[in-house]
Amino acid sequence: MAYRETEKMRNRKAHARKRIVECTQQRVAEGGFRNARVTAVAECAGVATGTIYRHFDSKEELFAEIFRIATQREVDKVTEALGTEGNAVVRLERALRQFAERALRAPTMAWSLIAEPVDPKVEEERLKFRRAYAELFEQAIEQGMAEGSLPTQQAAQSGTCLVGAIAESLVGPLSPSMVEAANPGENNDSHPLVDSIIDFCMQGLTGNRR
Amino acid sequence: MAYRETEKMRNRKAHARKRIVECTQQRVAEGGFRNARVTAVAECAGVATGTIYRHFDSKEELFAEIFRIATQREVDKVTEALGTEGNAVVRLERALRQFAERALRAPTMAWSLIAEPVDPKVEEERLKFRRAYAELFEQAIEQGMAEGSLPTQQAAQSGTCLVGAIAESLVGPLSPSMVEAANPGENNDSHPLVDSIIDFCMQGLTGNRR
DNA sequence: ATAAGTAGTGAACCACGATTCATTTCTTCA
DNA sequence: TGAAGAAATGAATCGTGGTTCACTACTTAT
Repeated sequence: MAYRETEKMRNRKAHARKRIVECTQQRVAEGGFRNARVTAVAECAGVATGTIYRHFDSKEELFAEIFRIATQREVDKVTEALGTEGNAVVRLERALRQFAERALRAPTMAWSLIAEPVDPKVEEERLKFRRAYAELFEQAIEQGMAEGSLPTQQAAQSGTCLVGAIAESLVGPLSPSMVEAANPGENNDSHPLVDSIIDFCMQGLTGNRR
Repeated sequence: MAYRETEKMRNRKAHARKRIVECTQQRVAEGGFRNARVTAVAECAGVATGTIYRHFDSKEELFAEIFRIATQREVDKVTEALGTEGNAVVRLERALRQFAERALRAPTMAWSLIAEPVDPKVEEERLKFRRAYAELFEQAIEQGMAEGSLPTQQAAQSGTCLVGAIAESLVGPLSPSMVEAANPGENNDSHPLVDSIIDFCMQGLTGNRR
């Protein structure tokens, strides 16, 4: 035997894989998954098309990985918001705001994660993604019920409803046509939209108008 | 001139068109839009593939029409529920229940309308469909505010949130994998799921726990 | 009956992008 | 240095299904 995989090679491969992942993310962020053709990703990453397939079994696998990564980022942010101090009610409010504002700040990526038509494997990841959110909310709601800051309710169901209410409210503003029409310089923070979504959600949870 | 379109011919064409529409609906109801290949529809309707194109410019147009028809049926049902007697609160509750229960009764069709990946033209119709629901709810909410049965709120935003909360809650149960796993004989009415969705929604609207 | 025109046909065509694989280039180690 | 194997290449291939269009069958009016 004359060749054995060495550290150098492992590094080089890992590096190439990383470049492929990054380029895919970039293209998705720019124009959604449909903008991330295998040939385009390869070119961007400076490798041949075939090379993609030395790192991923298929385009769907690659996309699923990108989806997981982007998703994890978002879920982490919400987890973080739910981990701040205060009672469950204020923490949930922070989390909902985090969710909505981050989406509006990176609308194309958010649209891809929430609403872009995708292949089955990726759709599976999307369902997991949404369930992950719903479960995070569910936990916080249960804490709220335990500490008495939230009335008795079906925590799982309420969590799902929160995800749906926000996602639905964002689908319009996030859709490519809307994004394209938006002035890129405009301030997307403290969007009045976000406040009224949150009003509905918090009332759904607490029963208290604010 | 020797040939002029006559009543008989117009009838025959209308009839063929209707058969095409019906077959498409049937196939969509059975397995979603991806189950309605042009060739399959043609065969089912007893015409040649090419004939489809004498009635519709493209598959997308055909699908968009099917989508519109199915959608109109649903919207009509909700409109009907909102038109019954009682104050806005009870009428909204009836409407939400109608929405959810009909979806659970025809899960594949509901999934196609709500969540199946579709082509852009059809996606456009879907956005209209969702907006139509949101607007119906919005109107009822405004009536509720006027008559004092609902507190002041952003009616449009609340309407959108209602649509999202229900749709999201249904996506899981409606997804093909779930539907396939469900016992076809089981009773989908008075689903406990529906009650807890409605609890959340009604509280979001009224602020009153029931 | 026949001319003029429309409806219907379906096999061939095409667009599109994912995937493959024979070939080339590079890496390792004796 | 060179033999053995791995990695990289990218043009060619393939699969899928929508769409076309030259042709046939039918309808109408004279």
